[in-house]
Amino acid sequence: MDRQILHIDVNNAFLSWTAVDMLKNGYEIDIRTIPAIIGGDESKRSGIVLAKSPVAKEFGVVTAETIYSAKKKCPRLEIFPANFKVYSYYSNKLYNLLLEYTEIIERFSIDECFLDMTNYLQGDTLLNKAKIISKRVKEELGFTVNIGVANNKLLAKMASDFEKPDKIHTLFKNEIPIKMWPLPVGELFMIGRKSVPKLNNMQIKTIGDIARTDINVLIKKFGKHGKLMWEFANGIDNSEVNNKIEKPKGVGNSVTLPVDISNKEKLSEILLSLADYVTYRLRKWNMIASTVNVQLRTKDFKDYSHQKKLYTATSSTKIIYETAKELLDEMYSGEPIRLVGLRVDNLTDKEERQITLFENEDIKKQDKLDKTLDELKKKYGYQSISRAGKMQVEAEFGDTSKKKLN
DNA sequence: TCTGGGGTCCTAGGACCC
DNA sequence: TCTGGGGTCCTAGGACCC
Repeated sequence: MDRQILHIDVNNAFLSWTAVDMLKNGYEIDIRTIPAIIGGDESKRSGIVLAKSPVAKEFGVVTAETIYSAKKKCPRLEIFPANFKVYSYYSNKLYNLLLEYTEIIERFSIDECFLDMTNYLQGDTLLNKAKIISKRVKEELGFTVNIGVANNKLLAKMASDFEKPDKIHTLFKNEIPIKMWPLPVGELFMIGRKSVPKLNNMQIKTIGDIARTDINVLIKKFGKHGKLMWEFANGIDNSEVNNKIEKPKGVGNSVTLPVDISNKEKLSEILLSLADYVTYRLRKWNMIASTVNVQLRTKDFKDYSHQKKLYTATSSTKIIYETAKELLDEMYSGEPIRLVGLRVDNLTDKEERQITLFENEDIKKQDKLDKTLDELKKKYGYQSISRAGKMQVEAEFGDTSKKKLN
């Protein structure tokens, strides 16, 4: 029997949720009705468009472009900052509403869910369930969604991406040739910026062209990814709606610096504050990591990274920071750096750690210190506990960004 | 002109072992 | 003088997603 799948996608999520939240707090204008975006901070060199209002879209503003370029297209553009607390609040509201319709929900991202309705239709049709959900979200939560209606996740996702906003689209097997095949290849899920020109060079322009291409030709050119492209173009996807909360496979943080930095001691200080936060998040999952990875981005956007496997998995700030510093030492040759990142991979649950020869008194002491600091962070918020180095770096950057604003 | 931050998965090459 | 091949682990980099 066919599975019955819905994909729910919040329209302009960050901007819609901000609008709803502002209205709730007495703000008189609905920012969905004016040229507006949610964006980063240009003075901190993170000035890109995260979400846009329909009016801004009419001016040609696109997601992920620079605010500078967006303002050129639309001088009256109003810019609002991102607020992830608000997003997570409305994301949970949506999730709780959807739970009334099925237990099998996969939270694909903060603003997207897959629902497996196969055993939850109660005599109704899948399309009708979508209509009920759409209406309830709009009336009760105050924002709109697109819903894709199909027999697998891929087709439901493709369908929800058709005409927006506030629309429901079906994409059943017999509709694939009419609704999906005429679209350009870049519209297919998992075909990104780099694959489009490669496909076009092979005279493959539409999703239908992919579907009609010999799968072996695609595999030869793209490897496993080629197989996936062919299957998706033909509407084939047997993956399950996964409603389990997955433990992370890695945890990382990175910062774009307000100014380029060429001083290794300063870069180390940044690594310390990143190590502090990354390991804090790691310990919150009660996990330990055995790979440490440092990423640098130069001022001309060249990325490089070095990583190191540890003998013993750990969540210790000290050990991870020291490893990160070693990696910085071996990879850094003095060029101006725009971004610094630190991530840990190969995570395992802390309980599974083997007691090794290295599990000595010193490590236990460090563990205890980390734990004590975590308790304080939990109690007073992350910002309250900060290392001297981190504060020093922030103080300096604070000055530079202020200078830029004046 | 300026270009975020958080992830997952894959590939290719080298080291090392049997 | 010429020189196997299979397997695993590690590293660096890249593609893709939201």
